[in-house]
Amino acid sequence: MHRLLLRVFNRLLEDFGEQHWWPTLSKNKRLEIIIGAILTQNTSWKQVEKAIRKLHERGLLNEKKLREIPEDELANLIRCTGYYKQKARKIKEFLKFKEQITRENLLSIWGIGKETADSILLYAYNKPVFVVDAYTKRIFERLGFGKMNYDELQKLFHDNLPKGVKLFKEYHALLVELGKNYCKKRNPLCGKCPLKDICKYRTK
DNA sequence: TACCAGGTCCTCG
DNA sequence: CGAGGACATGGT
Repeated sequence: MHRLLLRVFNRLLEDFGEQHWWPTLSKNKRLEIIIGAILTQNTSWKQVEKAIRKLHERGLLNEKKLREIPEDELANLIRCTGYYKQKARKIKEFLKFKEQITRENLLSIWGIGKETADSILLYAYNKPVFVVDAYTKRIFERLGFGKMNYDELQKLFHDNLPKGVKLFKEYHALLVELGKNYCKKRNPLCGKCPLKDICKYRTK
């Protein structure tokens, strides 16, 4: 079992190479990652990039500026990411937060769920927490692990991998790459998939 | 046209 | 707890 997780990782790394995540453009990487983590909720990264670029151009990747801008103006700037009113509120809620950054505290913020909290911990604060997302769930279900919820899947990784920030970042990024381009929801490219000899799932 | 995208909250049983 | 709906724009 432990071996399988590493085998999947090594195979993906061989095929895709290092992913250099999380992509950012500003100096304030930490804030930018947090904003990105909120904006990408159920939304393609491409749209998030557009919105982040817009914020960056206006000097808004800055806590003070973000606090000053009215919520509805912020909402308009991030419209292309969908759920834009909710997301504007989520960003504002995060900015109000003054406690120590722990998983429990992050989860107490309105709009920050498990995946967003873990993304923030791993990518913005370099804490060794495995991020589970829709791709992870789909890929491992097809690999033959059955339907697993967030906590079960995260535990699987925590229990069976060496605990390391670098490994967790890279693994998650590689799963995203696989999920986007091969292990797609609709038309998975099983014939060309790097995991085809490991995976049970097949499409006609 | 319908479905999908690096989720989360709320309500109901 | 888990299921189901709401949130919403843009790409294919």
